[in-house]
Amino acid sequence: MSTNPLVEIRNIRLGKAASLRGLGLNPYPSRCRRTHYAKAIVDDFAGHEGRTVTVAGRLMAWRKQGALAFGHVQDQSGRIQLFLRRQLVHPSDAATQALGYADLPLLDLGDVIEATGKVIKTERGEISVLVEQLRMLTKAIRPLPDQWSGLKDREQVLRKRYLDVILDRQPHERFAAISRMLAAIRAFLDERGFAEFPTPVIQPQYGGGTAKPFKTHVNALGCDMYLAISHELYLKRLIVAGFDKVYTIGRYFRNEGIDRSHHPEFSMVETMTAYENYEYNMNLIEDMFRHVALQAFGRTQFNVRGHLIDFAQPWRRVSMADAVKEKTGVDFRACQTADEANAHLAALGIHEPQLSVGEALVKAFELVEPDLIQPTLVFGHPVEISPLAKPLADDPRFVERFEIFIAGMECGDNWSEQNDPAHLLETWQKAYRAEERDQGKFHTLDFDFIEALEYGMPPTTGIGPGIERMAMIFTEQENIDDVIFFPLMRPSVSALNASIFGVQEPALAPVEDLVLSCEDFEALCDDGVLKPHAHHLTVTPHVRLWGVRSPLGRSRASGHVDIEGFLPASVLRLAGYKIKSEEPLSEAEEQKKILDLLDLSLVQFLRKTFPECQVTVSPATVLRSP
RNA sequence: GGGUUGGUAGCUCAGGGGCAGAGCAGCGGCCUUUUAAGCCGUUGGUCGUGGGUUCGAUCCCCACCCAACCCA
Repeated sequence: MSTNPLVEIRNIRLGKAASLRGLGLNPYPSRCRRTHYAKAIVDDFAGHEGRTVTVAGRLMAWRKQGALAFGHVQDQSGRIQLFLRRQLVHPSDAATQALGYADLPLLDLGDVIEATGKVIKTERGEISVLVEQLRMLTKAIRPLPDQWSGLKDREQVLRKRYLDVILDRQPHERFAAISRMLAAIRAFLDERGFAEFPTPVIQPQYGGGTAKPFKTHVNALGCDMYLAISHELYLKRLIVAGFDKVYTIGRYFRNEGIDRSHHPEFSMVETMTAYENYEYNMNLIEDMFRHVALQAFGRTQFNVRGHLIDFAQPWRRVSMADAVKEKTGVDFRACQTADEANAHLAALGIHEPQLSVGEALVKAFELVEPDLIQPTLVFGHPVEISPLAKPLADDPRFVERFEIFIAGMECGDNWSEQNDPAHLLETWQKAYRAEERDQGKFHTLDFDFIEALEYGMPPTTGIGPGIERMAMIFTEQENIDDVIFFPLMRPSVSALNASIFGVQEPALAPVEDLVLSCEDFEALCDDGVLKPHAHHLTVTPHVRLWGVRSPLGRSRASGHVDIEGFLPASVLRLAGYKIKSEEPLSEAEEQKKILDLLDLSLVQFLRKTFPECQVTVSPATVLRSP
């Protein structure tokens, strides 16, 4: 059965692990005695020459040549060459766990090993460890992909990022840099007196923004809750509590689209600062980007989508109305009614009438966004879209809020927080009604938060730059999947792994199949609960003929029907067709009978209920039971 | 949501209506300074899934699945 090459390799390697155990060597020990990282030795040969070191890492290259062998171990810092001479390497020994030269065939590329020896240079001049003792730290039983070509299949790169990172230094560097970036953000805020607090991801209300949430259920409390779409209402409670400068690096979940700059799960560093207004944050965010650029990346200039962005330069600050006026010539501040504003929009080629002047301005602003290449702070958002922000003193139609744009991307949102509880309640109630019409996009009324505000929240301002957007800019990536180590993907189990691990029905395993009776199915379709996923439905009947006749001598058949295309990546199964026949029937007759029945009921039902779908019937599969 | 491209060995890819191909990796040898080592030998396949056309389909047709890219 195991003719598959991977299965074969895996079995051979499992056999090698067993052989190691046979020699008294543990293929998975817990202790390692590393004294040096590869890079430290390679960067300072003079300081290490002739000294005994122990390096450890993954074996990435192996060139055996009779009584000599060369290899490379790769650790977090880089690679170093191992040089083995037959007579120098200690023989296999259970006491020291040493792997001797004679047993080197038990070693494979991809194994994690430890090597002890003196630092030398080979005849060709490569800094190496002349190995005296070799130990297996982890036997790899699956082979690495071809190292020369690397992992090319984009899907594999995303699903098995660890392989891409093992094989390619570039993504390794990139993700290390993103980690440094987070550390730099924390250091920056800590230095300025901010305190980091964790805030809940599972929230009873999804306040703090308008977005479609993920819903979940808390068994212990017996109620539905939501994954955070924002953390700011919790940060504000911290301000109420008396902490003046707080932040969280929070996980955010939005059940909306996925594209190269949006991911359902993302991160933001969100701050709240009491006794300051939004102007404080304009300076804070500029300083933060400059600090992070220098601290984590050591430079201020970055090439983003073909544009040179320089964080050493002061950022441009422009009001939203001015930015729109500059681009289109239209001054939405002069508009008195929504109709007037919508007329301007139509003249700009936007034929989506908005409910208010403010929303029309925001719509028109979408035309401006792609032009905002150098870091720009756009302030003065319409009050209609800013239910949590404080109005501007000189024009209450707009609020003390700004957004950050870099390379045409929105990179953060900030405002002076509305802390007048009565005003906020009124705004929310208004917004709630307005947006209820707008399916799936309304702001919940969080009375618990209003209550907190009623105790008094000092004047406060917050910023929320997105971590992934920042990472994309600083690592010069155009695709969000390249700055998220584990991007969200539809689950998949390969047929091969399914057979190795013994998973049943691999392609469908992660998705729950649905089994319904015909009556339930038709009722659910009639009620509009069930709708086809695809425009093409394939109906496959399965008939089971029973060899045993009923006491009355009737032949018996039962069946079920699979419908492909109804559920995404899964099959809908309708169970419970029973056919009894007065006369003994041949198989062909049974088959025809059940197909006729199908045609009369199910297929006609599908065609009638979903006229937009094409329904095809596959030949029935027939199973005989004794 | 629309369009385009792709899915063939563990990895990277070629092929094309009639025995399924290469390189790397693997396995067995040879080899005392290698650098993608070399040389000799050798194993390995659900050609994404299902259906159709056909004497015959991995190839042609249809649908579906997965992914990428572009557009909205």
